Amino acid sequence: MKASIQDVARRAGVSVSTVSRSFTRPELVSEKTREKVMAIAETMDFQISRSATALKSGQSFRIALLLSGPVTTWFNSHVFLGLNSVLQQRGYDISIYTISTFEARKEFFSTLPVRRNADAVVVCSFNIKPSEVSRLRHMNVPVVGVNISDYNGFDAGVKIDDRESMKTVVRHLVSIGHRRIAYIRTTHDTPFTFSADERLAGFEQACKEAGEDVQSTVLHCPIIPNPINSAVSQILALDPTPTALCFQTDDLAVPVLYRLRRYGRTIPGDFSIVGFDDSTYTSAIGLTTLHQDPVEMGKRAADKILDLIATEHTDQPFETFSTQLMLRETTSPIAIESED
Amino acid sequence: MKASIQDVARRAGVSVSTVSRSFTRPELVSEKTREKVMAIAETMDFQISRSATALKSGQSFRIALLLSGPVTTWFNSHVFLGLNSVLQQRGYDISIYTISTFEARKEFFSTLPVRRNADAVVVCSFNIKPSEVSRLRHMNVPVVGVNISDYNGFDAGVKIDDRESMKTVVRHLVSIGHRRIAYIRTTHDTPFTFSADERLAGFEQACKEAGEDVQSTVLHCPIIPNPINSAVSQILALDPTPTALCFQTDDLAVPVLYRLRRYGRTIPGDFSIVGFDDSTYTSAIGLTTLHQDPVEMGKRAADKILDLIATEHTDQPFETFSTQLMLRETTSPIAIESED
DNA sequence: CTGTTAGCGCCTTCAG
DNA sequence: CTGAAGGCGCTAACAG
Repeated sequence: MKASIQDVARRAGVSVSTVSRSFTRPELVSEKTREKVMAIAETMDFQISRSATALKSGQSFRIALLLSGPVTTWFNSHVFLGLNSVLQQRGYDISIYTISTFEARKEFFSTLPVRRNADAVVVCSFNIKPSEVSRLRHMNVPVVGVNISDYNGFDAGVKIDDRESMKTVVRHLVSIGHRRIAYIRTTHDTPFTFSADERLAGFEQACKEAGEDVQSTVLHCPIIPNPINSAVSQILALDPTPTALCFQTDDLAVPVLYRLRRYGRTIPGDFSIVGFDDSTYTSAIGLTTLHQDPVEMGKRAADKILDLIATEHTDQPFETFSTQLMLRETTSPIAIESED
Repeated sequence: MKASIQDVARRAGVSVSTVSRSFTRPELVSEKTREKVMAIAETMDFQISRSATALKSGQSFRIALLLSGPVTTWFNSHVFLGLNSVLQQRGYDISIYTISTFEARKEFFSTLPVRRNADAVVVCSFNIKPSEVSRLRHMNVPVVGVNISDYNGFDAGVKIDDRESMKTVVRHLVSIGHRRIAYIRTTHDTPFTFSADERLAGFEQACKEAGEDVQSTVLHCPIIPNPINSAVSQILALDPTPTALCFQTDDLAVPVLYRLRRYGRTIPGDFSIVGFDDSTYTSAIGLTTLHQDPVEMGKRAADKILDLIATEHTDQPFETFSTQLMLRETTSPIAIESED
């Protein structure tokens, strides 16, 4: 049914090597021969089989992407897009492994289902234990992290400085007069900690550094059943009322902002609000937020992976991406209260 | 370095077939032998190579997913999630091909880069020409559509009834008294038409069927540079002002809703607003919208693909999923004007 | 229930 | 520049 490389060779009156080279090392074949081969391959609907190439080369041409949640989140899908945009062209597919429960975690790292079937492993946005890192290393392929707190044992990694970024947010709010600031985070029943947890640490540190007159509060909002409800009700119940709200992510900030306005609060009048991510449509909405670029991070991670696969080395294996506070319409200055 | 099936066989004192069978057809191996083999495989870090399995079986264990835009959109990422959740367990990876320009379209269908390297092709949410369908058929693998208008030439497909769904939206608005209704859609410089275009057709048809006193308008908002701006300015400029706004997608509705409120309009007081998709957080925001479930569609599409690969047949190859209008806070009845 | 063996389709020396 | 040939790791007869 499908033409093999043999068939093409026969039909073109050349050897299989020549057909093979015409596809993979065209510079080694005379132009005339190559053109003839390619033309015949075209009519016979022939293409090099990636499975055969993979087998022959000993590579799997798959990259394992480990996620702790659905690929549909803003961050995950954009990292995936970045990785894929680079890797796909080079013949790699991405196999996604979602590890969202304690059992799945244990199962994954004990059985290591990707063993021998991935040319690299990417751990995206959650922290794993040293023992788990060494299990991954056991696979003898590059282990690369995206937004991982601790790169110990990793061959490469890309990240933003979550802690410092959140400190930037707080410093800005303080600089425009805010003194009562709340941090709103989600909590879930997850087996992992996340680099986003660093944001909270940054928040607390920055508030402390800002001096004694800055009052900070942290609100914990369980994902189940509904973090938005939890956030809105806790915010409204706070006494004294904060003047500024820092959110762990835009995904949380946007709906809460909505709901607060529905409850008659003005933004930025009653509350200044700052998100985190600069995700889709936050600019349209006018949300002040901390910008990061997960697509670019994915691309750079992919570059490093390709380097590591090719040469077991990559310049600058660990890279920290800059972020920027996008000042928009949900924040405004407050008159600094005069001291008595 | 890496242990092969031979090494395991040798170490276990059995033949390679026995090792192979222990992994792929355990029921054909005595429990005792199998346990021994698996234990040794474990210590040697052995796993069946998917590339070798693929080569041997003649399958590629890859499914090509054709998209017309980034995988990060709500619809695309959720379909991908659904497909992947079923296919991954069965050993398939998904290769994403994004075709977003006229040149890319021509290039893709003329060179068919996936030829012989995919066991099925999924066309997700854009329409291709009959000649392009037949090019895909040329690959001799199942061709499956997700939200495709015309299934001619496809082996299977899943979809919602976009036209009828939008008619439901309009009928509801009319039934609660609205008589001046605008439809807001995006336009882009894309080589394709989309099943979402059916929504517009449904809108126009339903308005017509609703009678002469229903006035409808269609606003076209170019994606570049900014569809939200375009939508907001056009809506505010309409005279007479519509009382209800139907949006092609939630992604468009949500920011526009935001901005309209910022411009002092009340929702649903001045405008009733209906979205389309029921995407993430629209329930938190209280957006009335048309619910669809792309994850489920992806899963069902994957089931059909597996059937088709296994038996060249699937029961009920074409499936239309039901949708539901989610009545929330952005719509309200209007007093029906008495006729003079 | 287990072993032997012939390829699956390609790539890569090595010769010419 | 081109051809011949071994073998990548596994699976599926077939034989026992």
